[in-house]
Amino acid sequence: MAQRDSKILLLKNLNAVQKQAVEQIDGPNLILAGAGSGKTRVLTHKIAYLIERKKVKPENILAMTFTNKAANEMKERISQLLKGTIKGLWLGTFHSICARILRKNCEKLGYTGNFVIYDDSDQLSLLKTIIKELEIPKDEQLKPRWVRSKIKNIKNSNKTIDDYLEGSYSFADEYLEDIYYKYITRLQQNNAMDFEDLLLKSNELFKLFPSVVKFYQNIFQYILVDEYQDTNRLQYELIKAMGGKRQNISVVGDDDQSIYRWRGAEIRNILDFKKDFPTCKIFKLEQNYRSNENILKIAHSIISHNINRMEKELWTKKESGERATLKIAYDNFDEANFIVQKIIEETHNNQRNFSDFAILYRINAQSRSFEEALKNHTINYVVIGGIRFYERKEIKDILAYLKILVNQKDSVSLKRIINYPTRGIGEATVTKIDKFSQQQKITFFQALGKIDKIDSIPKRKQETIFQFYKLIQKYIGLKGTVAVSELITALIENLGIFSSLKEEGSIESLNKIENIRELILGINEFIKRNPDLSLEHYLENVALITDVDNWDKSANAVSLLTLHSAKGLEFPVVFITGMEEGLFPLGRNMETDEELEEERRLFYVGATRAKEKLYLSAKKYRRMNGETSTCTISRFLTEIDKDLIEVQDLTYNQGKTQGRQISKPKRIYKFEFEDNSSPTEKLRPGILVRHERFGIGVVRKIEGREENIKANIIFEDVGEKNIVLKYCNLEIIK
DNA sequence: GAGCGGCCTTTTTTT
DNA sequence: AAGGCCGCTC
Repeated sequence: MAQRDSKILLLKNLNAVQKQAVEQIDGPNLILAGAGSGKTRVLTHKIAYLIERKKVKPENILAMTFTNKAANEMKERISQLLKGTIKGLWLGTFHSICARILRKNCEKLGYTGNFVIYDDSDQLSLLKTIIKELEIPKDEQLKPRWVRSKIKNIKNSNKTIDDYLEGSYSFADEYLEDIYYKYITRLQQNNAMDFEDLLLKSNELFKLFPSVVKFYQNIFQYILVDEYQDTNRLQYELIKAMGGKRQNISVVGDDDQSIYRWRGAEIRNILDFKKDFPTCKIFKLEQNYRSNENILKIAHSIISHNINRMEKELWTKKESGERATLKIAYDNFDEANFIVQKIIEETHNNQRNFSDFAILYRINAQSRSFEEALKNHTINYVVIGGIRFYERKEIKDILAYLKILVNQKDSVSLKRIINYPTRGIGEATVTKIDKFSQQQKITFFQALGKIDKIDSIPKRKQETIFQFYKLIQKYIGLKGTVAVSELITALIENLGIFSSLKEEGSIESLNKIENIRELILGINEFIKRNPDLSLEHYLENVALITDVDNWDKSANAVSLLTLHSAKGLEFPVVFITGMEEGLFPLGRNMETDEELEEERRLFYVGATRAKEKLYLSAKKYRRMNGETSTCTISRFLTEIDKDLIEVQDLTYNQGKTQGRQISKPKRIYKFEFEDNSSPTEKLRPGILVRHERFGIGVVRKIEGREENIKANIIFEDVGEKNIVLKYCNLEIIK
């Protein structure tokens, strides 16, 4: 009886194709799932089906996703289906699954289980040190960021540096090789892995140790992969290796939603799945349950122009819906005001909540003008992503202390905090210690313990450094005996972080205090929820988590996020903004077909996040550096079926430009107000002002109080800078 | 010489 | 918001 119930429950909410896809459990299978076609539903039902109907043990199932959010959602939905939490299921992001495997096995590769994970900024600071040490001539190309992206490419494609540089002997490449070798050695010395290493080292582990790979092949009887179109070479190889002889691999994906090529995703993985796994079965999910017909048609009329794609067209039983609106805006403020107006209109006319809206853009920095406009109209909003919590300076500083307590070899974190709070130890001193530690073949931390042997550092400074060393030693000792929450509270107290921030008294420093408090709460929460896990697990969790993962759906607020973060979410009304700017936000032309293709996919993904209504906006077609840029919007207009959208262009008048053409460069003028009229009341950021000579500008930032107020105002360039003015010279427009 | 603070410029997208 | 650069101070 119980079995019949669960059978009904498990399969009754599926359509015919979904059902087939769920029931096909053996061998490789590819589930092509268009946006909103029930991808997660199939995955979760399949896992539930395996456990409930096929009596597969949860610990024999591996499901890998791209985000923690997707993983959590799946976890939740599976336990709903099976009426109870499932223990032992391997469900997580590629990176977290790999981290788990590596924690257990990394000693075989010369690491210890307490290794730390370096994020992008840690990577960057390590590369800076290396570039400096190698005394590399200053070169446009050999900037740390350039090197980092090269290294990421090499690792993600699972190539050796030799393969990568084959046949290329440019000036920069020769140095790149030196940097690369030093970088990977240094990572290992620091007992640290970067994001790519999590995948790369797991793969290495499987290649080098047949017994290990056999062990995991035995465990992972069934493998499920989400967002397969965004896997890179390494992930592809991992999946293949883990699948072993059985090859019970179900991958779910949609080539039309591949938007991560820039970080190594290879669309060939999904396009060539049939070649890689000749016995595979293919299921196509084309019924869309999310959007109305009009939105699907818009998305399709764009994506169908792509060259490398499997033909498919989504359909829906829903009504056709309203036409989308394309607003050509005059500038940022016009664009933002249009959106605010529409939100107000929709909330009044259609009784929508603020949480029904999402504003999507390409880059996080674009959120500013929307934030200002929403703030001015007292509309609640949340920015998702952007400056991520764990990437804030004050948070990273505290985390660096914790990392050192866990892993003393981590010289990147150690250098970060050796002068935080300021102890008078600058770059020059750090370099001296670095040299010494390399001569002596000891770690940076060990060198601090022998600081009296470095003669070139004055005695007083040696004493300061030794105090720092003893401080760290003390907390390493405490770590084993005291609860983590007490440890961190004591540490922060000891460092006097709160008191010095309080002394500063600025809004920023108060914010920082709040953030650190939140961090402490978060740590305590984590420890409470996972009593058997330690500090290093917390740090791993922090390194792999993102803001979208913490996104709170219940708050009644407009969501602001990038198109990339919007993946997998859905909203009744979606605004896609900044469309004129193309793949490169600075208005550069899209140079290759590939770039254009990826741009279309982004738009498609953005469009299909909308359930009911879609608004598009673009700023006025403009000139950059004297040259005309190729705009996404003009391409868009040539490709889209005109019946599907309503174009609103109030900036054009009979084909001619009305008003001024906005040209680069703009310049920010700093005004200092000398009177005591306290203009901050009216002069808030986002307010438009008119100046008799400079024309119309917008306030970007206000600083200071009562006397000596400074305001940053953006005007077009009129050739002067930093002008001191009286408040009365500005007329406030709104 | 070293460190520090202020000012200016620049910012793709994410695990 | 944060890194780079410059000038000021100990």
